[in-house]
Amino acid sequence: MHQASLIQTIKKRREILQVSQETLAELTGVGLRTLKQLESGRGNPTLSTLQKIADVLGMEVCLKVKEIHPRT
Amino acid sequence: MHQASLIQTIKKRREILQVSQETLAELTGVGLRTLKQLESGRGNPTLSTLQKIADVLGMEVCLKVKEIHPRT
DNA sequence: CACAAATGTGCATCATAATGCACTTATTGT
DNA sequence: ACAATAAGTGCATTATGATGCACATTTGTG
Repeated sequence: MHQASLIQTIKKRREILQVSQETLAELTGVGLRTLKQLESGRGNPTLSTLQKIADVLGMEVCLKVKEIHPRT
Repeated sequence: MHQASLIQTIKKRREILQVSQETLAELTGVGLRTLKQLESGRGNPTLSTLQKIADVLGMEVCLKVKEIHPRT
């Protein structure tokens, strides 16, 4: 999962939950400016920031061993 | 997965692969000092740094919906 | 369209992540 | 024990993430 898709996942999830960036900012304690920046693609959040957001959205950051892509 | 355990996962994985911090630094392009800092617990890496490391270790950063902890 | 709510962006500031260097402190192997 | 390799730490610097404010742009709804 590359950076962009992680961010997309966050954004999609927020939209599904129908939470505005503003509300999410309040719930997570992450600055609104930071969220805006992130979702608009200009972001390289710290793990801490990412976790705060994921947490409130009912998700969690994890590491998994990469799948080997079987040919077809 | 909280911050500490993510870091632990990284460290464990590196050890299992028998790669030294120094080698990992070279392979990932992440500074040795940064890796040391991270693994010794003083870290709040950026997503980018985390991904570089995970990638080389054959892992990937992902987001997953939290499980509901069933009572018992 | 017109208005309102939600988003995106420029600018400036503060905090801190990333990094190198040198040195200390384990760990490991013989 | 000793040597060699790896890991941890203090200090200093640079790059950039986090943040607020004000304003522009987009989106959604009647």
